Amino acid sequence: MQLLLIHSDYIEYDVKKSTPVAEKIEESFRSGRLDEALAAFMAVEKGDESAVDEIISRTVAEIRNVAGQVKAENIMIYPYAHLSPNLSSPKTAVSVLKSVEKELSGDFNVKRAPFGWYKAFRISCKGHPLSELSRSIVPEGKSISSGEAVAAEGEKEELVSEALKAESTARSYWHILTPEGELLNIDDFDFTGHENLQKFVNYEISKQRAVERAPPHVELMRRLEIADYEPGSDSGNMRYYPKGRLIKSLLENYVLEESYKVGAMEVETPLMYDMEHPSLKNYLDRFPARQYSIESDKRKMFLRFAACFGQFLMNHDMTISYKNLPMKMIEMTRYSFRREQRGELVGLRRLRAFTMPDMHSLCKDMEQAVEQFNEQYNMCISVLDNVGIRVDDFEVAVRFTRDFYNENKDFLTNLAKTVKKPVLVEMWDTRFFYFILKFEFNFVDALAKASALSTVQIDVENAERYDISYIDIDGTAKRPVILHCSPSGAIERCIYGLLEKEAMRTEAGEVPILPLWLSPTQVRVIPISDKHMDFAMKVAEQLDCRVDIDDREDTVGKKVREAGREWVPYVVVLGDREVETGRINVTIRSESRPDRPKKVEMTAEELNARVRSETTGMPYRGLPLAKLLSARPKFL
RNA sequence: GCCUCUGUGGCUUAGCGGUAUAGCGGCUGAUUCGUAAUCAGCAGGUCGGGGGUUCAAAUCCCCCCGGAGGCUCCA
Repeated sequence: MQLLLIHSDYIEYDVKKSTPVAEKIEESFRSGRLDEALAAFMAVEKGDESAVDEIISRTVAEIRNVAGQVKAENIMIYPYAHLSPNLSSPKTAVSVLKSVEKELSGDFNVKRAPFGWYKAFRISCKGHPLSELSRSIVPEGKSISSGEAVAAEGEKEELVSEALKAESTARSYWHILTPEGELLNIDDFDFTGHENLQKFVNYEISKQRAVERAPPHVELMRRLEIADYEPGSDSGNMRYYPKGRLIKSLLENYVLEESYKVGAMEVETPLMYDMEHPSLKNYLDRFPARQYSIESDKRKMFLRFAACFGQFLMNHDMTISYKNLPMKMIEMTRYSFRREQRGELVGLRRLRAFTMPDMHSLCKDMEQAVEQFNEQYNMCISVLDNVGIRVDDFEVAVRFTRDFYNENKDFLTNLAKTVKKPVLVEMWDTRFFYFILKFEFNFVDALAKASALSTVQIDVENAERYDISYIDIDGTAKRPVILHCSPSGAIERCIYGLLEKEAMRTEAGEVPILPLWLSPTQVRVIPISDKHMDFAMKVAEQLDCRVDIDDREDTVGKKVREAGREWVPYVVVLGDREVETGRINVTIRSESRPDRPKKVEMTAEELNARVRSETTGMPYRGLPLAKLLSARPKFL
């Protein structure tokens, strides 16, 4: 218990916003004021939980004592989290605060500010020698708790701790795991030749930030007419223009197709859920995200931040045999909602509404889970590669408990071997989260910031929480182990990755381009003058891909420049020569340098074959805009 | 959420106490053109929103909204 006591002329507060742990309060409780009051700011700590009664009585005694010395008759009990880095559960805190209030109220005029709300307060401190005092009260027989001590306690208690809090109290041991199987301390690892990993490690551990400029993808997403901010919505909710919608749709379909290939069943589940549903309520506390909450009649609902709920609730009602395992389900969540803090939102990197493939695999046991984990690890590599994000473009983080490491060294080393480079390891002594093993592929952007794309987690908690079981060969019901997998990570984040990657390539003197299968225009036909339009139409018809025609009344130079600004992979300029020979002149962007365009003469059929070979196996959709550029509106 | 910076026609932007610059884009006309921007004219702005100071505000002050950076991530 941390106590800060201030003898004041007055203290007053009024509540602003509720936090997820806010206690329910009546209207009269929303603001309060006491004159000539002793204000007791307090934070109930983790270590207090094992000795609640002792803490209450000693706190009461301390306040009583000080109040007596300064001759205060009024006491304001004010919950103040910032006094301690190791907070107790909200439940405990509220009960302690209420008890303290009750104990004191016999002899004093006591008021209590509500717990779990953002509050504005004004205080006028008297400034005499006894007017400001702080006290730290720790249960007898205990030294001040260190992170580790706290962690050990956290393990014992049942589900009261929340993931967000766990993250701050969990003691992490950071290492680098090499493909040779060495587990090195960060300081002992030579990062030469692994500069990107260095950036990632800096970002992840020391939270070093080097930059002050806006991320380059923000300008690109707008200039390429992919996506834009929508001030008419909440921050972090974007609008997608036709080209952006096309790209998203192709990516979404691709990831779904890949999931079908590994046997996943696509489902669709609701966007909003009842806040009071027992399993969900409980799970909310275990997931480090903030929710959007909405009210519908009398019910309080929250918007999903992933597809877990929907699928788990479905799994709960299913009859599942061991013969069905591993059983996979996927949903392309459009959208997943997370009410990230405003300062954390940036372009397409961090959003409040985003599209995420969320796949869950029910596994018989840990052995099968680990096997699946490995398969999905490889699947994720392949998915990102086809999206256009290579192994070289991301860094791997693997997180697990010490026990898991000791029992699965070879398996974990294999993960590093697979990507042929060292990976970052975060190890915990005990498990704080719902998962026991997790990996992420982290894209490191032009500003050395890292964000997670693909991820797989082995979940050992939720089968129990949602009462999901399968019938084993011996006829008994058993809990499956559940894998969470997002093969690509958020779709918007893939686009962010691609744009940031191209921004980096541009800086390195290369020509930026999107993968052909994702390019909104794959071939741009530019007739030199009106009289070549018929021929242009004919050529366009022969091409079996997203072809458009720049029929505007501009000079060839200008049209070529614009095609370049749009990153069009193949540009075909048509004039008298081509009409005569029937062959076409193609500028191949992927093989061009900024000062040296690569131009090749070929037939329409040859270009067709080329496009086909570069896009085989990938989803296709037609042009998202009018074929003739003169018929297209401008989005900005 | 906090701190700092920022917000001028669709876009980029000048002006920073005397009611507004220019380029791109759009429209009209001329030009029919061989690979990074053809020429001319026209239209378009209650300077993010609201309040205040002043004879006078895009310019100074306050509040709100959006954006960027940093910090922070439940009482």
